[in-house]
Amino acid sequence: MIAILSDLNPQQQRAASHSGGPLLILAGAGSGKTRALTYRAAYLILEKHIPEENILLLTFTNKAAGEMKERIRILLSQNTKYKIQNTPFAGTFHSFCAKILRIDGNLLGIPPNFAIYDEADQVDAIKGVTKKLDLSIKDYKPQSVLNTISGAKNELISELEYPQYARGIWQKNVAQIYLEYQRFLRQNQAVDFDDLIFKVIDLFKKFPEVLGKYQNKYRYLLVDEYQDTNRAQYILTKFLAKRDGNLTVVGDASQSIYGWRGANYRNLVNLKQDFPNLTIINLEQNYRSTKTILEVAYSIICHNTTHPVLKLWTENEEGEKIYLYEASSEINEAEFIVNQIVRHQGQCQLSDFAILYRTNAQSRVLEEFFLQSGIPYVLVGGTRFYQRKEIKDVLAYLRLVSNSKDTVSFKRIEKIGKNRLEKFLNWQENLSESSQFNTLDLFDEILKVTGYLELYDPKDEEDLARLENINELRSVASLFPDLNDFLENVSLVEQESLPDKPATNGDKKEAVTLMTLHAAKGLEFPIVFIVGMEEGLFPHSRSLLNQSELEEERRLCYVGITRAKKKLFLTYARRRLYFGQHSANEVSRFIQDIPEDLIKIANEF
DNA sequence: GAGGGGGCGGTTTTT
DNA sequence: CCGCCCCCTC
Repeated sequence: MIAILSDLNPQQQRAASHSGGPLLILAGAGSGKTRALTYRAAYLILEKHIPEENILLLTFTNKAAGEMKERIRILLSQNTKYKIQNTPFAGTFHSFCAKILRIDGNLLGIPPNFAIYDEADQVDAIKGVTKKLDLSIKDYKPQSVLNTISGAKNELISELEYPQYARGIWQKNVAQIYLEYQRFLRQNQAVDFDDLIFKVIDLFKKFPEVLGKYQNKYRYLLVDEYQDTNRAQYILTKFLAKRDGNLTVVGDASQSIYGWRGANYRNLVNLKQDFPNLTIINLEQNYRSTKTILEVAYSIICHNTTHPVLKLWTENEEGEKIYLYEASSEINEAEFIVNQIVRHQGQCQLSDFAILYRTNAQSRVLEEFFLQSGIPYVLVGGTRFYQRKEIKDVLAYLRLVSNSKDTVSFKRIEKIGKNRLEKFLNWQENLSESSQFNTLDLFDEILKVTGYLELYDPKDEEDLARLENINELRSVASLFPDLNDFLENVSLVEQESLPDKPATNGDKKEAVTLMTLHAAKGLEFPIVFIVGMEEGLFPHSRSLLNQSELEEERRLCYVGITRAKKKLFLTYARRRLYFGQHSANEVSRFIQDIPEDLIKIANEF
């Protein structure tokens, strides 16, 4: 047997060594999907002698892309007699598309130094456009308008086509905003996140020779988390793969939890229609959880009827029953969890525990109790690095150097201060050709000329954190001498989101993890608590009336349960204070689905 | 451009 | 109940 395949199970081997042609890997939770995908990439290079630059790996997060790249690199270095210099391109849909637009976007009138607007920039832009159209931002909340426009772009409906789909006065006006918004983006030489994909598809449609160029380059396409693709991403992969048909996708419909932002798990199911000679391989052996946990997970997810459900099995031990705790209140719920963690001390580490909740608002009570008891915890989520005010400010200066038409950045700088704006503009005027300066020089000069750092007092704790963030940004700047490379990197590559000072209690490494169920996807922990198992909270009240949303809640529950390796605790409260309102919720329907003999009722003592 | 009062909304969130 | 955002004032 070929060495590289020997540490895979038979199904994984089949997936990794699949000769070519369209392949769908239905990979359950904890079944080694990343393993299958990375081994497949390594197999293609080592055994099929496919040049690594002909392989393209697309993912949803930079973290996933980075991990895959690293794992492939290790596999190659272990298994090759000849030196392989590079790994295949592994990146997000967005970074891949940005790359293409930098090179070929000019065919669509997009200059290579286009700015990329993130969500905050989009909201600013939409706000401006809405006001210009004399519409009230009370009735046309920028975020809602943006969601609508984003939804349209994900469905590949352009601003010119959208009016024919618009129903009712609200949508008709949004159609106007959409039209003006796109005009605004063009004038600013900017694209938003959705445009990155939309425009590349447009490019491929209008210029078949460009599509051909990329089809020649990327002969093997591997896509991770395919259940999370929206229509635009689906069409993009189809474009790239349709000529040679060497498409491998991995996914699990039961783990589709981003339907609300356009993800469509049917892309997984419908693949057969586009590629009739599709090979389907199921990865159903689970390496993560106990038999009991898998059975509990299945007893819940099997109620979903609109998508296929895998039946996972494992050679792992039966394990303990899962624990169910009825708390008298949200406070008692938090007490119970802290008690349990204290009781486990000595047997396991704090980093073995994760507490998962449906809504961010639920974290507060938990945090209070962890602080009180002195147990260190890490809150995952919170303000992201690139969303921070000081980061956006500094980037606005740099963005304006790169693209002088970027009025969103201009407005931002204006807001920082008229004085600083003037100094900045004077400095910029004397700048001959920005391209001959490297990013770091520009970075330092701007801070010097504008005196931006003087806004913050290093003796103040909060200010100091901001200064540190700017320094962090500076170190990123040192890695990208070309300004446009740098700006693209900071727009599309999520920085490690630094936990807020008050949100972390003690040493980061040895701490309990608190996060939403959504944030837990892809992770695993020996001991998992899922809290707030109540009707109206989980499943969330907004999903109760809608069958498909209810199924998504169920999938979310499935994702949460399958994070657990050894022990699972489910808790609910008879009474709960939520948004200052007392309520008494019924026990979640998901709990009713679990066979009683798999449950042990937990008592507080 | 910061600081205070008032009003409102509050599911999940990568790029 | 809390935090965010808008808008007004200094």
